[in-house]
Amino acid sequence: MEEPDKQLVEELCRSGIGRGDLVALAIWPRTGLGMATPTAAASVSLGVEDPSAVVRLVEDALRPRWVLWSNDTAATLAQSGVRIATSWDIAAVDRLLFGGWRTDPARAWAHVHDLALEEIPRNAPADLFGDSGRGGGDREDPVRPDGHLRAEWVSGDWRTTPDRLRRWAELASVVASLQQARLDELASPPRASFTARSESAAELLCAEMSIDGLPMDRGVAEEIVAGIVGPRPRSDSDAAEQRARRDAEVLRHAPPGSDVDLRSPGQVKSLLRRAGFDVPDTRAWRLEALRDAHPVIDALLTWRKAERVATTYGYAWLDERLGADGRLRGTWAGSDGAAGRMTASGGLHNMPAEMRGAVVAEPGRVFVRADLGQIEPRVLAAVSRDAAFARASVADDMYAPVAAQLGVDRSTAKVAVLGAMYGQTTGHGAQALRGLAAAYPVAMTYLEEAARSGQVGRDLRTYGGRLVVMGSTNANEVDEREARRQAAARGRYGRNALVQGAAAELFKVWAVTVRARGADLDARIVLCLHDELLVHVPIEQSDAVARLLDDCLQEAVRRWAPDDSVRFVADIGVIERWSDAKR
DNA sequence: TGCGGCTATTG
DNA sequence: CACAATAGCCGCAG
Repeated sequence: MEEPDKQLVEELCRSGIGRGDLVALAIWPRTGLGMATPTAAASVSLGVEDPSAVVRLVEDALRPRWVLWSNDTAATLAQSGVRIATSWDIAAVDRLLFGGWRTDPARAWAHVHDLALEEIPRNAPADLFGDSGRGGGDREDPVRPDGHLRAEWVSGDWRTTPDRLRRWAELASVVASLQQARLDELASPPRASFTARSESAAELLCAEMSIDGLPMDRGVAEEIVAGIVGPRPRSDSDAAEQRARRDAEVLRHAPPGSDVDLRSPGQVKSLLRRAGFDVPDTRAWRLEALRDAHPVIDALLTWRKAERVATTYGYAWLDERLGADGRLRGTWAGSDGAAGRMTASGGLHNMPAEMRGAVVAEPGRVFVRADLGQIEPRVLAAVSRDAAFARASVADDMYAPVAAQLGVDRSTAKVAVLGAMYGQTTGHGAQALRGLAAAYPVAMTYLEEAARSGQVGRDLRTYGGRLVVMGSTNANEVDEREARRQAAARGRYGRNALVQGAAAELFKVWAVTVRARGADLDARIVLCLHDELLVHVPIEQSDAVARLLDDCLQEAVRRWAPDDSVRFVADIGVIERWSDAKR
């Protein structure tokens, strides 16, 4: 380690920075870094070849809470093998405070300074004339005279010297302080602040999962694909031939003389009409009922399954996503646009169940898998503070006591509870729905109020403080029927967002607790799936990690829930491949 | 070339 | 078949 780095740490120690204190960080690979401390009102810059190594040094010595503009920085660090314990992720907190899915430093800056979002400077091409730059003022100052951040600073083009990185870190610490103040203004200050920290840690986890990838055995994966679509095509013409053969297998059952593109829903519909079936659409669940009525239906449904694998989860997918190191990679995002669930690209969240057999732990390791049982109704009981519904959560299967209470069978009770949370108002569950309203009025009123907010376009906040932005209908552009339909859709959306969103918050608290407590056991979370965790661990640690997952759930619930009246349960098992899970 | 509609997969 | 997501292909508008 170079001498200036040690001096830096000593300097930070002298300024009184300790565990958990905010230290803003801006880095540029092979250039250097800037740090700024809001409490000590001090900042430093350092030109170094390997800025991540400096971060590691400070992390080991002081373990501050790193203020990052976004998880891009966490990704840069993780790429260098540096894993920081805690952070304040400005982008994540911006989404929490102001809703929505996409953000950037300019937007977060504008939000906390009450600047008009429409006036945020757009990213302009480089100024060929070398004048003072767009927006006027001094280009060395990232803040324009009009108060907005300069586009070239936001895009990163300009943050390429240690001095500028220091300035960028100073601005990050300003934004973090203003965000903290905004969180304190909310109705539930301690909780929103808590959410900000757990959402920030979730961003660190996402950066790590994006880089680490999911263990997958290429040989097994290719065998599974081959079993569905045949061997890997040797050429484009070979691929076209295979495709034509698959199509022909369906078309030979079709009425003669029809030249049908099976990939075109319209043409499939007319094909079915010629075969004697008049259907409003050709979705699988609808055709399932007709499977035995005509051989073309069965052939078509089989074709659809193979076509899915061929186009989305086939050889091209493996070539693009599965690295030579046997890791399947996608990009993880900490919160989606609706209620704040994690998302993953690259098929990690919607991989067909058949492919799970290829998700195999590496030699010397196993997976510890856990999923939360009935997380949404339990979360509803907690956030609505419905004592009667909370009592039902004592059962391993929450629907059993609910069914007994309503005097219906379990499946009816389940449909009714899900219907209440999703906004279903018609069908078989309607009668049981009225029973729910009588038995659990607190929870059902909570849902009704959320639905009403959505209907009138009033924004909502989840239990953890996330803003759920509700659109509104422009009455001039649509007729009354359409306006009613949109209001009803927003009602269902709002109703569900409070449950799904709070569930996502609890899930992330659980996940980041496992991340923190599991580090010493070399336990790595490799997949998060809304209520399920897959943890890759050394075999000898598997029992310890299995216990840890439950301990962490109880710890997460203690910290997240308003009280201890709602029970949360996890099904935990040690497995070698993902498909071994019973579920 | 971009976008809505349809279809599939997952929780 | 309600809530959420990602993703591919088709058909149509520009």
